[in-house]
Amino acid sequence: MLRENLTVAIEDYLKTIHELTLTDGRATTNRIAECLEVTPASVTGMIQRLASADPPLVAYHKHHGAKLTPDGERAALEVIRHHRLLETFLQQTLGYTWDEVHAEADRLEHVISEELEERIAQSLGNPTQDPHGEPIPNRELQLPEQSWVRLSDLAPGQRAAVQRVGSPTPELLRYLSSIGMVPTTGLAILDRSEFDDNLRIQIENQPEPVVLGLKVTQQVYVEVV
Amino acid sequence: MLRENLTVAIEDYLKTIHELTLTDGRATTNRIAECLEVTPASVTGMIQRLASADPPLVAYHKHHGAKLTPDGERAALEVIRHHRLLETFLQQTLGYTWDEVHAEADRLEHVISEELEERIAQSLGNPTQDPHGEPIPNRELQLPEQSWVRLSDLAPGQRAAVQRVGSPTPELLRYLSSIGMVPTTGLAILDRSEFDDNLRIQIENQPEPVVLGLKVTQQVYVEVV
DNA sequence: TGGGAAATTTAGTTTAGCCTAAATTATATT
DNA sequence: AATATAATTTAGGCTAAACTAAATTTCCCA
Repeated sequence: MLRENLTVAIEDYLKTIHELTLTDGRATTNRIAECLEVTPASVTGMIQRLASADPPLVAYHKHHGAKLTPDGERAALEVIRHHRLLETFLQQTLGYTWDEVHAEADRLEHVISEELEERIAQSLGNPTQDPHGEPIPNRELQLPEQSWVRLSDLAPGQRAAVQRVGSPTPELLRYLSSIGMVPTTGLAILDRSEFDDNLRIQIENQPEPVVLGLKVTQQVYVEVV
Repeated sequence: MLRENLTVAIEDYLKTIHELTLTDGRATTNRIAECLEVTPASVTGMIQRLASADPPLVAYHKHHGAKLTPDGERAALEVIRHHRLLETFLQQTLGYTWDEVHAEADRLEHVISEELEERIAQSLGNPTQDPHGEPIPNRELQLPEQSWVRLSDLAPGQRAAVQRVGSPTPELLRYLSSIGMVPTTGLAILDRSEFDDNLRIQIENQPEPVVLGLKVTQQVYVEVV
């Protein structure tokens, strides 16, 4: 879509900052370092480079984390579009399962051309969701309307249907598969406990709701009914 | 197939050394530098690293170029398998044409997993030739029998059918398309001139053979009839 | 066989991106 | 408000992989 020059490392930083801004509200040095598995000192160095690049890709004030500039945002969305199209393609066309696509897409996303991006999108009929239920930015890098809501944004007691679970935690995955439920196809009723952040799941055709002993993380998305 | 650790740069060097050894008989510093578009000095530096790696990937004697060790050969063939499978996949599955696949494959070849390699191979029915007619090493990295012959290996006057042209020169490509012939589908009779190395092509349904004003290079392959 | 051109290597720099250790700034607790 | 702890930045260094310029080796030919 736009001009390049960006290294793999830089694209990873931009993607991470974008992601953290969405989920945590801000992208701090330490969180970025965690996500990328580098030291905080390395993050500081890179953020400074990105902020003094031409054009700047992040806005930066010492000790207060990073925000993407419009240019940085565009670059991030480009990588995210690559990633999610690739995940979808690997699943639909090459028979990957749901949980195998991520690592592969994480490497491919940096090297595919706009030409390949477009051919993949076409061959899939320009999908708007990837296999995890995450939205795929369109050709103009706009995110589609999203019916998903962050679990942590639900009011306690509010109910929601889990038709798909975006980026589920390993614990949730393990549990769902232990009851024979594949997250992309299963259906359950959730509510957020009023007393704590544990997940409470009502399985269809089962009498009792199940309380999962795991924290509600901001990475879990559900569809409100 | 085997262990990794190899950088993109190293894989490119190994691939180039393999290629040059096949076509030129040897891989000299300057030829490698040309192919990779780096300076000869950089090549010397890298060859020395590859030779003193553990295990060594090339055998190196100062001022006498590089030869791949069995380890280096294996690594090169792995990359070549990736490259040629990807070219085939891009053409068959995503509708790329013949001449668009190379650059894309050149970047993807370094990042696909063995898993993806295998899925692509399976989905294509384990092909043994890529869209250029080049052989694809099998899972065990053995090259299949090859019916292609280097044009420069033909005896003067010997005739051959061009069903495909492997790695054609830009001049040949331009000519072939100017007469409406797509190399993968067209058919012509070639013979090597007795007086020089120019290409002589007899087109079906045309009375006179055409003599192309271009050198026979070692990159042009034809199928002997 | 000696000498010049071409090929190759050495030496010394550069840039990207990471690291550790130490210093600094922000936040939280009492 | 004082200070302990957590978060962040600075300083200095390392490796991979490129570069330029200079030195060296090989090769070929008169």
